[in-house]
Amino acid sequence: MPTPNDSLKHRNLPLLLLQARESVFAKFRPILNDAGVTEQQWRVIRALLEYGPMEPRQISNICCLAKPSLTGILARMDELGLVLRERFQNDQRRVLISVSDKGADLAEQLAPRIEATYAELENLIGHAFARDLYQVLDLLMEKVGQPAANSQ
Amino acid sequence: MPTPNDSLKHRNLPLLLLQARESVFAKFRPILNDAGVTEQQWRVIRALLEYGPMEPRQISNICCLAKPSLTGILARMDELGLVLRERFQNDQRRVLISVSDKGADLAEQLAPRIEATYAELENLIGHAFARDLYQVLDLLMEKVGQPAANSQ
DNA sequence: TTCTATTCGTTAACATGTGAATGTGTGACT
DNA sequence: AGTCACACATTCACATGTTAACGAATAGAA
Repeated sequence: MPTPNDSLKHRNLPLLLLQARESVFAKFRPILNDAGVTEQQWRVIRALLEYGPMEPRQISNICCLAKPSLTGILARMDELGLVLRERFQNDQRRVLISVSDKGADLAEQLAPRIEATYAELENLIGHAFARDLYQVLDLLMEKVGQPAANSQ
Repeated sequence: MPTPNDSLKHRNLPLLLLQARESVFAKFRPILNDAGVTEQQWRVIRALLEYGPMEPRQISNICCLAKPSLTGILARMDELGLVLRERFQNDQRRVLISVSDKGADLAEQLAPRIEATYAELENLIGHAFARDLYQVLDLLMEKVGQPAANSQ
């Protein structure tokens, strides 16, 4: 074992956030697995349902999905019939992504279990703490700023 | 566009945690890129420096790395000379992973920029809020519990 | 109009994530 | 000793993450 190294004095904050996310997401993963959708596909569906049709670059920013990843994800979701992709008439570079009926149906089917899991979580951590949690995370992102807005 | 679906009433908490992590990690990514280490490799090095030599399964739990991923990550880190892998004498199934001198040196080289980034972050969000943030995340994980401890 | 810089999405090459299945080593029971 | 169940890490097949490079489409300046 090499010489002890104490030059890193701060706790690993990105790891802490990752662990926190994992401890929460573990509650939801079985639901998505049962439905046969991946974590990323579900993120895209939820975002599109919340914000309406968007272009890949917007989805990329919101869902924390790098653009090259998104290319494949959207292609597969298109094949599965979960989303629709259509080129802009006036700008052939751009693409508009929207949820299909099938995608919306899927969300509606999963909603009860998802909502039940949120209820379970709020029961575990308490209503007040849940409110604080959201507030702390929002404030953190507001103060630290956007991740350069360039997910490739 | 399909019929509006309002059956999902809660904000996407896993996504919120992911976004928060990304907004923080964006500050560190350039440092790791310059050093030529991946995010996951760095996570492993930091964990080993903090906790000492460990078995893959422990690293998997701490670093939120699935065991199959870890197999490849550790193999590459071994080839790069960042870690050492040795089989237990009394149990040929088990492997003990430790940081090499080269790995420790790397950490020591990166430490100044890493620590400077933490200072920058604390300056952005304030000392009190930083303390609250860690506390909220710790409490969240304590109340929600471990992610089933089975990362495959 | 023509050249140029920029904006998109995509492709390429490699590393990692994920769930299921494999294989080998260990310990418990017979 | 022999069988059985279990614990580990690994392998497999496929989806995604990551950075750089690419190519087509558009906007702006010469």
